[in-house]
Amino acid sequence: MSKQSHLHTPVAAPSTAQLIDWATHLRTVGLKATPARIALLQELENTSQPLTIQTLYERVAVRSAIDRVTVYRTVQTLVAHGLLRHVDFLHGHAHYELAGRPHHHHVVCTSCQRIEDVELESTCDIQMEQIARTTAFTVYDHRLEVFGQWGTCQATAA
Amino acid sequence: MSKQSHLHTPVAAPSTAQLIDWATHLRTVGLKATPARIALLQELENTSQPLTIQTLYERVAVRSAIDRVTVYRTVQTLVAHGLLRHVDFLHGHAHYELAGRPHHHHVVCTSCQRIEDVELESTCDIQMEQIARTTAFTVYDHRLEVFGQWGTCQATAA
DNA sequence: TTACAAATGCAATGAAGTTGCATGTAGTAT
DNA sequence: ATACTACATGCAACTTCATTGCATTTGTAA
Repeated sequence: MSKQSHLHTPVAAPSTAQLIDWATHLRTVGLKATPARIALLQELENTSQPLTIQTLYERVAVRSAIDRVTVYRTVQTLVAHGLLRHVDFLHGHAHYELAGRPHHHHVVCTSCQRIEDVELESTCDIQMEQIARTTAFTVYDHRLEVFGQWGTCQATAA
Repeated sequence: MSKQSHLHTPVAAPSTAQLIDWATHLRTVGLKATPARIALLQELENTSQPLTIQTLYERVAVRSAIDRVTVYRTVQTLVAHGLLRHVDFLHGHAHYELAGRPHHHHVVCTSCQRIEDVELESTCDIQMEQIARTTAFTVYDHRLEVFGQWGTCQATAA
């Protein structure tokens, strides 16, 4: 499930655990291990939801002092080096998640705005192949987002 | 292929044809038939690509005088009344397309940024059902975006 | 044709994201 | 341990995208 296979992590991790040695990982990809970078990576490690810049800023700022601009620049750097992945949704604002996870899709609740990951068996592949066949288009990647409501949200919204 | 099944449209329509009587259609949904609204709807009717506010503005402004703010407000109104649908992509800026088309997906070229529609047989339904089964989530809608390159773009980019 | 609600244009405002520059800090060499 | 250098950060100003308020114009129904 987690991608860093060289780490023997316990199966069910507490939500605030840091399973990955981000400092080392950053140096491995040629980046300095700064507090800002580590904080952002840890924050994203401890949630299964892709987060916006704003949310990342708010969550990290309560612990360590950090500037909003630094969040923008750090996220940019981490995306450029393949540590984060950029995704976005209907509301427009960019969201980011840890890269390197197994391929998955997003379930977006239209009530509570929460976004969660789901893993689907790859009927995807069938579709991708279909596109390649139908159009003169080479498929590199795809994104599937599903909109709806959680059971609890339906009850609330009713 | 075109969605307004009550109109017997010729199969291959010239790109600047206006197949739909938007003025009437607007009044039907309880909106005034203003030049701005008609112009935007016609513009979107004549392209198979979802467009940004900016692009819509530029294209309509060359014909009739229109304010950028009016484009924002008009698009908002048309979305609210179900005439347009809001979609967006990796680059962030909101795109809009005519609503009421048959369900389709988007092919996004990472070279030329062009976005086209594709219709896939609904292996989708299988996935949606799978989600509903796996999670406590009621699916209302979904969006699939495919990223890659056109044959011609690959040649150019190489 | 008249009257009224609604749409538009213009200007000002707000929010999201970027850039330039001075300062601070991680990593490296001494 | 210390000093050095390149790069990361904070701060302030700026650009771009989008929204709001208000006066004016326009579509539509009587």
